[in-house]
Amino acid sequence: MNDMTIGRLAQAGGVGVETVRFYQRRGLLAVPPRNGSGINGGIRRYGPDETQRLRFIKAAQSAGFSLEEIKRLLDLDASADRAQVRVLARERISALDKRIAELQGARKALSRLADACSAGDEGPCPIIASFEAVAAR
Amino acid sequence: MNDMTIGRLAQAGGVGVETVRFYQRRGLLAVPPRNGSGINGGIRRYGPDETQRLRFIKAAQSAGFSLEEIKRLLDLDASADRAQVRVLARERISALDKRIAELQGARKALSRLADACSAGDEGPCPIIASFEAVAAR
DNA sequence: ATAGCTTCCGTACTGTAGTACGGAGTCAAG
DNA sequence: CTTGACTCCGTACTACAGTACGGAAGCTAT
Repeated sequence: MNDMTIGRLAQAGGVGVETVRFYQRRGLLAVPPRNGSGINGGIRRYGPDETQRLRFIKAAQSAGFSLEEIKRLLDLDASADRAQVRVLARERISALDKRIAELQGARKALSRLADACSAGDEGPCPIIASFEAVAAR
Repeated sequence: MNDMTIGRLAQAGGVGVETVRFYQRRGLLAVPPRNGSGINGGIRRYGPDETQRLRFIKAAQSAGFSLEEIKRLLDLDASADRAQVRVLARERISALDKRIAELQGARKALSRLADACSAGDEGPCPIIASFEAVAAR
């Protein structure tokens, strides 16, 4: 079951080996014991739990959580502090709503820009003037 | 007309003085001549064009353009290469559509998570399991 | 049993976007 | 005509999220 090397784990999670080690240093991923026969105890092995954790990290990142926040979430997964989880989730949902609205505004402005630049093929196309009014971040 | 100091320009653009200088180094903002009477030629003055440029930079950033891309856009504003502007705008629109879909997926997953953690106040709430299936980046 | 991938681990470097520091010069008000 | 805030500029530092390097050790196939 716990049969993967770090290389295969990284592959399964769609990240690089160095990224796995980086997450371990940051406390996002446990460092399993070495189980082997060498002088230093051999090679560390990983199982499906770690793969799932990697996938979770990617999902949480794409939702805009920083690695620090993801660490908090993972720690919360171990404890049973539902209230705190809800708080973090709702905070992020608000931030997402804001960001989504912002990106939609930007999309609209860019469409306008592309349209303005499509009308005719000669002369200047005032980028600065035609791409504005996006909500400040 | 060109009566602002760098401090007032920064204020008008909603950024810090150091950020203005940083943009100047990156070629996003021109460095106007010093016009004054000191041994080194006095202080540089800025006008409304620079303010607009700063606002443009912020808008483009919020649309996901990097400073390097913004520089290209600004250079394109000077030349009259409409075709190239359209290419960049459309590329960014695709990227925005992808990102917006991703954030909406993340939002949905987070809602599910918050709901799952609302049902009852005791016991564990499996964050890792309940927050997944967001499109990979 | 040895060649040749991998792993292990510490340390160092990368890119992006700023932010801070410090000394010299400039300017407006008192 | 000095004080104090602001400007100028180069250099250095920060945060974030990796990515790379290098030597010793481990594992596997021939």
